[in-house]
Amino acid sequence: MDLARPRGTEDVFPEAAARWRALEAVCHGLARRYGYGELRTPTFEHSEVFHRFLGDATDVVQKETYDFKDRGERELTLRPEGTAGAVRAFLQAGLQGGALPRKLCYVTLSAFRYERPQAGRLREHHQFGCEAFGSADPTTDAELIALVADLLRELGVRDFAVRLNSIGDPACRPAYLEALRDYYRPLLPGLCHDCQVRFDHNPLRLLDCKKDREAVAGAPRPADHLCADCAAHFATLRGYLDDIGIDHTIDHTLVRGFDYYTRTVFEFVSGELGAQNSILGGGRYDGLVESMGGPPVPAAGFAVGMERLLTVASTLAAPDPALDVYVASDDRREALAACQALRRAGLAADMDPLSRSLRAQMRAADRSGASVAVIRAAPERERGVAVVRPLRSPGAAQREVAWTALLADPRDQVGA
RNA sequence: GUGACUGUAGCUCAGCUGGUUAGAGCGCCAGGCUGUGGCCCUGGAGGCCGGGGGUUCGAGUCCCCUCAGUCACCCCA
Repeated sequence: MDLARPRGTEDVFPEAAARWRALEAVCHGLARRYGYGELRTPTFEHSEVFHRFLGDATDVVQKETYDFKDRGERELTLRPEGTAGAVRAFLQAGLQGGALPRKLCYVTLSAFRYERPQAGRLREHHQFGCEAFGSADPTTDAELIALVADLLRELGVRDFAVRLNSIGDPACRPAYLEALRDYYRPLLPGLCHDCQVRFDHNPLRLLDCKKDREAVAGAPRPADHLCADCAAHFATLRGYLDDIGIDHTIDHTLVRGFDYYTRTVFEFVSGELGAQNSILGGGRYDGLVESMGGPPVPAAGFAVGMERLLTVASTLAAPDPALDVYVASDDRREALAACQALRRAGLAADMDPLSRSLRAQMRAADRSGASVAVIRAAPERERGVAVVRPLRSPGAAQREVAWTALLADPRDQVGA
């Protein structure tokens, strides 16, 4: 097989696609209930949209993006996530000058990262995400978390947990990072290589280390070093979550991968998922819009991995619309005419284009899920009729209808 | 980018220590049960044994390289 699909990508055939459509319907329904309107942005953006504003220290930008030049020598990048493009679109449309808050969502947004494929991880995956621009209020953080909790409940995901943290803002984070560095400086020689690098480039990620557990356990906690405003924001958010009945735990080591987060960060994890157990990540990014050249517009959002959602969802039984009618005939011209009459009447009809035996056609009819088979061969032709045979109701007997009536009035003749 | 395991018919897999025409189940096609699906029976088609190189009288079986899949690290959704 020399024409294989690229590594880390998937083909979705109709059986599986039905689950996707069901999932998409759930996502759209929730977004609507929470007041988020759909935003569709390009699959690729100018590279600097991601490189400059997602944070150069993030691994995703450093080594995982698909970068290319087009024939006009423009430097472009396939989007590795949805937020940067949403912010870009928000600014380009001048929405910051319009009515705020502006709440936008995206469904089945394709995202590309050059990574080694693994359970729950692809090079092209899809996200459902929501972004709320223009509100710094904790009710916005709370509603985003609630939306996801509702989503998981609706999908029948049993085993999930909400992890929450606050990592401060430009007012209090510098002091915290100093405290963190002071704590780590003497420990540094004994730590892993990654941590040594993080110490200089991205100290917050030190908390993320899975190897140097003891060091992390004794480290100063972000939530203990918040300024008054951040602390109040965090406390209010937790109160709101309690009010609306969302269980959550504070994870003092939760910092998230992208640099743009401020204050609230959250993550939903599932025990059903394997090593890549994060279903969703999100948080507040009050500085991002401004850093992308806009006015200071606070914002918050999340993104869920839809493939991961699909593996943990239990309520998405695939209700793939079965065929309504299968036309079995030894004459393709007649079969086509009957199918067209049925199709134009709004029914799902199909036939056998391969001139197989009546027996084979009946088997195909059975497999197709059609509720009725129309049979038309020599004996029927002599009498100017067709047989209408029910396939799904054991008791029902087959009957004959006039061929001309079937073509003229297919719905009634077939009993649909 | 690192590591482990795997790669034989459309699908799921057998093929012992290298040895004659590579097998099974399911699926598919044709036929039988007297034009009509599901059950049963008979027959049939279908395999550069992932690809390349090597060792050997001889390789699906051993060695090397490569590609792909799976899982883990890293990171993230």
